[in-house]
Amino acid sequence: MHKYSKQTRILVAVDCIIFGFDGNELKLLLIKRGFEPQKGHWSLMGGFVEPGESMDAAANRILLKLTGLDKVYMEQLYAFGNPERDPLERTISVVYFALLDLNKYKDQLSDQFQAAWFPLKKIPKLIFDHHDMVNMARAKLRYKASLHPILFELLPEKFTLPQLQNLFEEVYNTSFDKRNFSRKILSTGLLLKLTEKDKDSSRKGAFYYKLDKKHYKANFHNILRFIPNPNDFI
Amino acid sequence: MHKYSKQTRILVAVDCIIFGFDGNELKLLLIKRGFEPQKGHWSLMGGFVEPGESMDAAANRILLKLTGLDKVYMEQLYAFGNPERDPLERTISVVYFALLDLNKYKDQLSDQFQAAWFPLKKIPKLIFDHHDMVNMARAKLRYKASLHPILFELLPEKFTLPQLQNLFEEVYNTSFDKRNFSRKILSTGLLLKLTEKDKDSSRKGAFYYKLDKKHYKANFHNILRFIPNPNDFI
DNA sequence: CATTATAGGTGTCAAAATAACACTTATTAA
DNA sequence: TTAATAAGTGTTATTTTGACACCTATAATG
Repeated sequence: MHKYSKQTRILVAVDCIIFGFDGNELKLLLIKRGFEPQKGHWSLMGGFVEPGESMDAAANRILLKLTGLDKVYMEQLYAFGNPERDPLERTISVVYFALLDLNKYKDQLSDQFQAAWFPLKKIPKLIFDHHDMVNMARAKLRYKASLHPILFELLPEKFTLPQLQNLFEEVYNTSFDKRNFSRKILSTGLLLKLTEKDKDSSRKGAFYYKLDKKHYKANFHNILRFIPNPNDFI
Repeated sequence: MHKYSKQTRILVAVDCIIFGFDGNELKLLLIKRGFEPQKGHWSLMGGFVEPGESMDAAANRILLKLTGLDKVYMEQLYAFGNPERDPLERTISVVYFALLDLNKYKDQLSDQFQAAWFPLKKIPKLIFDHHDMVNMARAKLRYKASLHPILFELLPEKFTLPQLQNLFEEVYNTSFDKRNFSRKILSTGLLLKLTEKDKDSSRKGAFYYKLDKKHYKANFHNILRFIPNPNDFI
């Protein structure tokens, strides 16, 4: 079993930063930690990596446990390895972040974990170095979303341009000119206009769009300039 | 010591992908593995994370052992955690990549590890999943260098515009128009023109430049478009 | 039924950035 | 003196950008 006999084995955890958009605000899914140390404090959803389980598998297992769903956009963010980060025992945490449409998962959160959505502006005190993780994830989200069409993962399948712009404005904490915004977004060819309108948020109604999946996948890695000067908004 | 008593502890390694530029080619520093399994095969420089040591500290220790130097540009790339990746025992590897001026370190490589530089086009067979690591690092280098002035880390303190262009062309395996290239690079304000010329590579000689360190640090995170369509070159 | 309030949707223009393109210059070796 | 070589530079047409203001569709109101 232990073939590299002289080496020290270390606890490895996975923590998930789960971003959700409710159509208005960008939020984070947090849980009340169920065991010591720091039992009862707010925390990212995490767990230890099990034998025979890859990092991705661990992250997906944890996400499934919390939200009840898989097939959510998720990517590895960073490995946090400060030896003091967990005061009880040295633990390395490999952090993932996920993006999802909050409304889709609202009613199926596992009660077991006392999970709750918090607006990014009102994050409670978190355990350990979880604030550092969240900050890095926010920076990464902004960075990546300024270049790649990643924010669609936070929206429902059908969405309107005002909703999309609202999401961008929420992420970058600024506002954009709607004429320039729609020109830039539509020029990517990623969106298909539907005939149906959303009549909930205005009298006139706003046309729904959906992603042109084929185009989306093909162009996902292309570098687009969604945000003029992303660093102005950090 | 083991407070989370029911959890499995795992071996954690750090592997370093060390890119070096010799003025002509982009190369990778590899070693002959000194222990089983796969003893004698080419490998990235790596080692196990020690108790009380952070990930960054482990990566720097490993780099120091191999090249004899610290203060080299290095960043974390990804945590590789496929449970089968090391056939002897499950090991998670947190991978870092470093950029350095190959000529600066040429003569001080530790003999102990039988280290050698390999052009990226002629990488030998590597152990485990080290090829995946290298491929991810190359993609990351291209991605990042298309947006940020990161390639200067591969050059000596004084360098000429033709040398810099040559490096970009090596990284992207293409060629650029030198008029447009120099316009774009100089427009960043990152470079200071020196009065001295490099007379080695031409009769006329090419002016040396150096980084304007202050400007470099202030603008490092800004997104610049060094490469028109980076994805065309992947 | 006419009016009003509201958010959605669209076009122009000047400025800036880009990509394509070719000639002159400095220097050394012959 | 000449020839060879790589360095260095400027123009133009096209595209992209950012700033800006008005009209439209609809539901609610009186």
